[in-house]
Amino acid sequence: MTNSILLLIQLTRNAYRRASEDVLGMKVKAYMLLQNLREGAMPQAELPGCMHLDANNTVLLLNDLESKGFVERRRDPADRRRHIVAITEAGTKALARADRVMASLEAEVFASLSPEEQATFRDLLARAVAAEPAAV
Amino acid sequence: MTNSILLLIQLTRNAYRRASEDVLGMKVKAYMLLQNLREGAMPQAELPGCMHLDANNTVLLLNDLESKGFVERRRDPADRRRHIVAITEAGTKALARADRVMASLEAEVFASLSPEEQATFRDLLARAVAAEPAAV
DNA sequence: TATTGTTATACTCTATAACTATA
DNA sequence: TATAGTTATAGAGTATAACAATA
Repeated sequence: MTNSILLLIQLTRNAYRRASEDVLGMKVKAYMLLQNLREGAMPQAELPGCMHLDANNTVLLLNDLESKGFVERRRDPADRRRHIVAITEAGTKALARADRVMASLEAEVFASLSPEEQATFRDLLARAVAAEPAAV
Repeated sequence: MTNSILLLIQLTRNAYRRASEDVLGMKVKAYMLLQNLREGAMPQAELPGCMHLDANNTVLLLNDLESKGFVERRRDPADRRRHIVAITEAGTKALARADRVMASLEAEVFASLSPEEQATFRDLLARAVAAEPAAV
C-alpha cells in the first residue's frame, strides 16, 4: 500500500479544497492567523514565528484581513517601528463562524470513521504535529 | 484544541517540505504519477482520472518526467491521437529510490508515535482517504 | 548600524482557454 | 464534429531582496 505521507497529502488536498474562501469566509491561512489573536493582541513581528510564515507573507495576509475589517494594526507607542495586531469584533464573529464551518468540514472528511476512531486519529495527529517544528 | 483539519494541514506542509525535489529525486506529484505506472503502461488520458489532475497539468508533469528519461510516451497505433505512457527502466529505479526516501521521511514525521500507533494512524488515514473522491 | 514593516520582483503552481492532429 | 494532446496565458501562492522609517 502507499505510504502515510502520500495518504496525508491526498486527504489534506481534499480538505483544503473544501475549505474554500467562499465557504469559510476567509482564507485558510487567515483563519490560522486569527486563531493566534483569539486570546489577545500581539506584535506583528511575533506572528511569523507562530505560523512559519515569512514577514512578507504576514504583511500580505494582514492587508487582506484588515481590508475586511477583521484585524487592526496599531503602532506601538513604546517603539514606533512596531505594530500591535488585534482582532476586531467583526473578526471575532467571522472567526466563530469559520470555527463552525471547519467543524462541519471535519465531520465530512472523517465521516467514514466512528467517533472513537476520529478521537484516536486526532490524538495521534496532534502528537505528530506537536513533535514537529511549527509550520503554517 | 484546534480541529483535525488544521492539524492535518500543518503536518502535511511539514512532510511536503521534507519531500523536496532534491531529496526525493523528483517532484512529489511526479512520484505519485509514477506509482500509477508501476503495474504497467496506461493511456495518458487515464492518468488525470487517477490523480485528479487536469489534462494540461498531466502534460507538464509528463514533459518533466520524460526529459529525465523516467517515462516514455508512445503513440497508440490503434488510435494515433492517443499516447500510451510507460515507465522506463531509469524511471523504475528512480521510483524505487524515491520509495525508500518516502519511507524514511514517514519514519521521521511519525517518530513520536509507537509502531502500533503508526499502524493505527495509517489505517484510519487510509480509510478516510478511500471514502473521499480522488485527489492528487 | 540594526530592526520593523513594507514594497517590488520573480518564480512556481494551478486553472482556463485556444490550437493541432487525428478520428 | 468530437476527442487526445499540446501550447499559451493568466492568476494565485510563495520566496527573495530592496527600501523607508524608527531605534
